[in-house]
Formats: sequence, structure tokens, C-alpha cells
Amino acid sequence: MSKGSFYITTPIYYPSDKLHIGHTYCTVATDAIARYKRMQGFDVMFLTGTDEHGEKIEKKAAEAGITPKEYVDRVVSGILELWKLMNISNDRFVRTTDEYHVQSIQRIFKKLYEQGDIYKSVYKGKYCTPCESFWTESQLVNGNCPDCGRECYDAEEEAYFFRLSAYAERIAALFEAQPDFLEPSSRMNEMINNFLKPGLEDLCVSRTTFTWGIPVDFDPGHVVYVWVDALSNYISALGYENDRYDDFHRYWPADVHIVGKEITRFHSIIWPAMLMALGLPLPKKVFGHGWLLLEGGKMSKSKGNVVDPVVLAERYGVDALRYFLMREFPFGSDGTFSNEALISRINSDLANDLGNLVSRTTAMVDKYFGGTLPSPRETDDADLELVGMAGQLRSVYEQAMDTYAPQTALVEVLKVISRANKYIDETAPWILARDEGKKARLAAVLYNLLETVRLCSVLLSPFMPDSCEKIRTQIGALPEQFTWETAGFGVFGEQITVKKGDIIFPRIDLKKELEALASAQEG
RNA sequence: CGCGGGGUAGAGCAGUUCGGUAGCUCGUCGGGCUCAUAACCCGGAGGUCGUAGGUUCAAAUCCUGCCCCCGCAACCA
Repeated sequence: MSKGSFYITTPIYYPSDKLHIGHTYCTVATDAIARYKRMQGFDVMFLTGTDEHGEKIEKKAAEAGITPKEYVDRVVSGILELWKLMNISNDRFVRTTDEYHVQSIQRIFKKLYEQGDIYKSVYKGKYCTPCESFWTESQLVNGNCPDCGRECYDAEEEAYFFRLSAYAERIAALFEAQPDFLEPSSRMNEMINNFLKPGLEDLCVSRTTFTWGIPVDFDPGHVVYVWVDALSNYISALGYENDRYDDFHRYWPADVHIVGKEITRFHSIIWPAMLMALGLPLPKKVFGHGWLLLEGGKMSKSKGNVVDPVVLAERYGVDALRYFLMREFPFGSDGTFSNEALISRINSDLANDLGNLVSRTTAMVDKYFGGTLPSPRETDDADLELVGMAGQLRSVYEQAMDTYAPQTALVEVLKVISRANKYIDETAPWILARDEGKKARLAAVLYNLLETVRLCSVLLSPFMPDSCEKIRTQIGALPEQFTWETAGFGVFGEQITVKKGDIIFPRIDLKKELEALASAQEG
């Protein structure tokens, strides 16, 4: 029955603040792929979570006058609500403050230390005394602290290091042997030119300048720094070195880590090196998606231009937002987000094309056949193009989805939807309906439309689960006629009874909404 | 010469891997239809595909130089 396992992950997000549209983008993409794989019959494990330690959160909590744990608990509950709202189907949610994760990290750290992959040395860097922070040379702004702008001094502290340099050759060999290990390929070039060629340095993996982290249990005062802590979530959440879960062997190695482009380095170099050190298999692929930019540049809290996904989802619908995110932007590149683009896309693709097609099709079945399409059907050459396109759609879509091109998959589905709208004009059912002798031809036309809507909706359901379920009900398809296997032409039976319902994607008044959003932001 | 991405119609984008009629959405102009969510369908106007050369029967696509924009440069998805 099952086609095997499929393990897919998002990054674990840093809960120093509530999440924005960019995090939502990444998680929705991962969710759509996970749902797609489930639909195909894979045994899917979809993991997401939060990376909760570190100096920044320690400081934020102090500013708020609460403990770091209280602080992250608060933010994380908001994140869980957001994923619920966005209809994210993750199977598991890992928090790096979870007891089992802490246990795994301590064991992993100790194991690496005992076998010599982690060693104790001295960390040298630039230190800002008021901020109590170490910075790298490149992080400094005009030689000063990037946070407070004051002068930084050479300083050093005792710290543990991971012997990353020892794995340089094996990482290079990995890239060579598996050119698609990291995609898109431009990222791979970036890794090779920027990091591999200049040479890998050992990595500082512990800190003593803050305490909000997992203690190194054999050396008080040291806490595990982000690398080991955060990256290992992908295996701790499967029960590696802990007793909370026990499906490590069922799902590891991961089929794909979906990550943002800024953290591809950690996932394509440091993480594989750590796994090599642990003697574990490597993930099959790392995919670094692009960023959502705003007009005028990058989204950032300091610019105050972050887009809140909750407002958009509540206003225009979760599925519409999910669709927009996946359809508007090529997955591997950056894209520019705007409210106008969002609304225009929803109107043209979902309201005018898809929603309207469902409406007019079910309305005609109602009007001309009292809601139930009879079986005598007369085909015609005029059907060939639509039926042909619809029949090929699943494999075209599959090809796109399997290469992590959700945008392409959606474009292809919408092409068929468009073709169906055109087909209505070509066949003019309202004219056929006037002639009693053309009932069988009319039935065939409506049948073709219902089939097209059905199979397109099946393929859209990983992206818009709830809306597609509504469409299924309206066109009178049974759940078993709404599966990956039935996403081809010719599945409906002798009689089809439609159930015309509410409008699924209402048209949005662009001008009015842009004004409303603008004033909502000011307020 | 640090690295990477990008420059295609008024706006936003696809197409560049494997050269072969320059495409989509929005907007705009005209027409059609009346099943439908003032939606749908057809047609028009609008682009020397950043720039200068090169290869070729043929270049948005391959090669070279140059200009401009953006990002990254050791934890912002």
C-alpha cells in the first residue's frame, strides 16, 4: 500500500518575535509538498518546530521581565495558533527546550567530544563589553558593535569546537557525487566558492557568555551553541538518543530539508559534517527557497514593514493566501510581495477562473438536468483538446512537484481550468439546451467539465485543502473519486448529482481592500 | 579583480538547462456571449528581451566585454 517513507522538514524557527509572512511561506510550501506526498501514498513525516535558545531570547526575556522559558512559551503558542490557522499538517512539532531534545543534544555533544570530533580550545573574537557579546570581524559595523555601535575589543574565552575542517574533503566529495544535494544549483555554487574553496574552519559549538542554552553536562558554565542544538532537531524529533520517539529508523535519512536561502550553508555543510561524525546517513536533499521581499527591499522588524499573515488569512481566506504564496513566486528565487499582487491573483485565478468555473458548471447541471447528469452522452471532436490536456495534467503536475517547482504545478493546473472556461464558450451549452435532441451532447459537455473540475481540484488540494473539499461536495464527487489515483479523466459514474453551494472564492474589491489594509497598518 | 542573483510591453513576472513564430497576469481599447462570482470567450494597441560585440541559416536563450540594481560575506524564512 505505502510507497515508502518520506521525511520532510521546515527549519525550526527562532521565536524571538512572532512569525511573519516569510516563515509562513516556507511552512506552507513544505505543507503542500507533504500533503502531495501523502496523497500519493507515501508514509510521510512532516516536522516543524522552534529553536528556542540563545542570547537574543535571553535578552528579550530580560527586557520583558520574564524568564526565557516564559518568553518562548508565549511566542510559541502564537506560532502554534498560526500553523493551525494556516492549516499546516505537520506530524510533529519539536521545541529545542523539550526535555527529550535536551537529552539528545547532551548525548550527541558528549559522544562527539569523546571521539575527538569536539575539542576544547579558545574562542577569539571581538567583544562588546556593554552588550556582553562576541562578534566576528565581518559582523562589525565600521569596527564597532552592530548592536550598540560602541567599540569592540579583542577577547577570548574557553570554548568547545567541532572539527569541521576534518570533513572538508568528504563534503567536497559529497557535492561532487551528488550535484543535486543542494538546490537550486546556484546555491551549490555559492557554497563551493564561498566556503569550501577558502577552506572550512573548525566551528565554535559552546558559549559561556550566556546561560540560556543546553548545558554541557560535563563542563558547568558552558552551554551548547546553536549548531549542534538546532540542527540536531531533525533527528532528536525521531527519537535519536532519546526515548520520547522511536521512529528514527523508519524515517531517517530525511528526503528533503526545506530551508531559507540564508541557512543553506548550515544545512549543506555543517549538518552533513555532523552526521558524518555521528556515523549517520545524510539527508537526500536540501532545498533553499528564496525570500519574499517587499517593495523597497527586505522585510525586517527594524524597518517595521513585516507583513502579518494572520491579517491576510482572516481577510481573504487561508486557502487563497496559501495559493497565492505558492503560485506567485518561483520557489528557488526571491519574489516581491504586495497586497495588490495578492488580491489580483486571488481575483483572477481563484474567483474568475476556478471558482467561476465551478459555479457555472454546477449551475448548468442544475438548470438543464435538475441537478443530476444522465448517462447518455455524445462525444465530439470539440472535446479532444480539453480532454487531452486534462488527461495529461497529472503527470505534468507530478514532474513539477517532484522537482520542487510548486509554482509550475499550479500554473499547469490553471491552464486546464482556463481551457475549460474556453470550452464552455466553444460548445455553448445554453444553445444545446434549447434543442431536446441534443441532450446527450449537452450531457457530454457538462460531464467533461465536471471531470475537469474534479481532477484539477484533486491536484489543487495539497495547496487548498478546505476549498477543494468544498468543490468536491459541490460537484458531487465521492471521497474515493477524489484521490491521486483518480486524478485522470473518466472516473465519474453513470449519474452525477451536483450540489450547488456557496461561492468558494468571492471576488475582492481591490481598491477598497488596499485602502482598508493601508489604514489597518497605520492603526 | 570576494561570492551570488537580477535587468523581457505601463506595472508584476514566465521563458534562458536542450538556440528556431516573444508569452502570462493586471491595466487599456474594441467585439462576442448570457451558463456563471459585472465573471467568461475573441481580437487590437503596446517590447530593438540592460548595453556593445562574437558564434550561427537562426540568439531573450550560447560566448566575451561593459553599465546598472539587489542580496550575502559565519545563526533574519
